Amino acid sequence: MTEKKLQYIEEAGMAFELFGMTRMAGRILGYLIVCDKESVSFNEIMDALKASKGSISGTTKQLITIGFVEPVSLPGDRKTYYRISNLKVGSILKARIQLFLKFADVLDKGRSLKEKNDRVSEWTLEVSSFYKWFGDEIDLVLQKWEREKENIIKQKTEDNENKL
Amino acid sequence: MTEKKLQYIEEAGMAFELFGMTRMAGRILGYLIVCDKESVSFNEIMDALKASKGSISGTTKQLITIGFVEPVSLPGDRKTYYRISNLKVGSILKARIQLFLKFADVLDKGRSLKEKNDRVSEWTLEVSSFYKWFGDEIDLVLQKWEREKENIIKQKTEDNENKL
DNA sequence: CATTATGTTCAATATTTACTGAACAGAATG
DNA sequence: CATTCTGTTCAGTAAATATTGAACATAATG
Repeated sequence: MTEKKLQYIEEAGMAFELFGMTRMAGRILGYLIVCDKESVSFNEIMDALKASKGSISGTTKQLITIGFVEPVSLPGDRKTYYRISNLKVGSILKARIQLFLKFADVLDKGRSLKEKNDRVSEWTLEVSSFYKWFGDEIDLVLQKWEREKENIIKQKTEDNENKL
Repeated sequence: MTEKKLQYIEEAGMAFELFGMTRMAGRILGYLIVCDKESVSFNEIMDALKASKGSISGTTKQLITIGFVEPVSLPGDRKTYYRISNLKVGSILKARIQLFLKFADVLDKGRSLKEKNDRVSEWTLEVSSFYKWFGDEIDLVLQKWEREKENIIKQKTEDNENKL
């Protein structure tokens, strides 16, 4: 593993902390992204990240649960291997939107406890309504992405080539 | 403050932790939502939440910085009062989307460090492209909301009345 | 100018959370 | 069945973060 890649892995760790994930989870994802292997074993991860067995065990489980990583089994090999899963963009986004719906519920509950119908209750009503509406609207957005993505990605690839 | 409201304030504290905010920030917002006053003083917040001066001071500042709370000054009164600000739904959402753009950057950087063009680099390219596209697309979604919100909120209000 | 009111700052403490490492369990191998 | 390999569990520790509380700054009041 090159110095640059090791450095990237730490950056990924920090970045994923912003999403409420642990630094170790970010490191593992970062490693799986840059390692240039189809899949890697438990011990490879441990060695690459210089972390404890317990930490790798717990964190890979977490990553599998939320769907970013998937375990791979190979014939004639008792080890489990791990790789980045082909998680759909929609499902990553939708998981995040669940948080907004929770937020909307809290606002609604707050409004129901008020004795007055005032500026604040109008605000909580609008914000809550928006997030609930948005939760449905997102499906339309994702459909649009499916229609347009081929062109958008091709364009992006060409842009990168022009930069060289 | 009724028992139910005090309980709600704690719930709000927990809920806002899910957003990476502190529990105290959630409590303050919860209190401002249910207190049924136009604005409340520093000491009212302190007493209602039974928290320290330092904590209220620091947390109100945070909430003001991110725009959820605004300070209010009243004539003939040297105290500062605080209230929920009329933060636009769009700005709350857009702040969150910044995180996704950061996520996309990390994926791009990871791809640039790879020696192979493989399944993983295709995945990071697609996910990153999506979030960058989505960052622009969101403006269209917000425009649609502005056009439709009046009807949607009216509908929601009627639904609530029918439940009674 | 002394006193009171309002809030800020920051070092100390409490609390939460992540991580380690050693003991353990189960499954494959010889 | 003993041994090795692979991974899990969990108590203890380390590290990060939130909260307190006392000292301090500033501005208003008498």
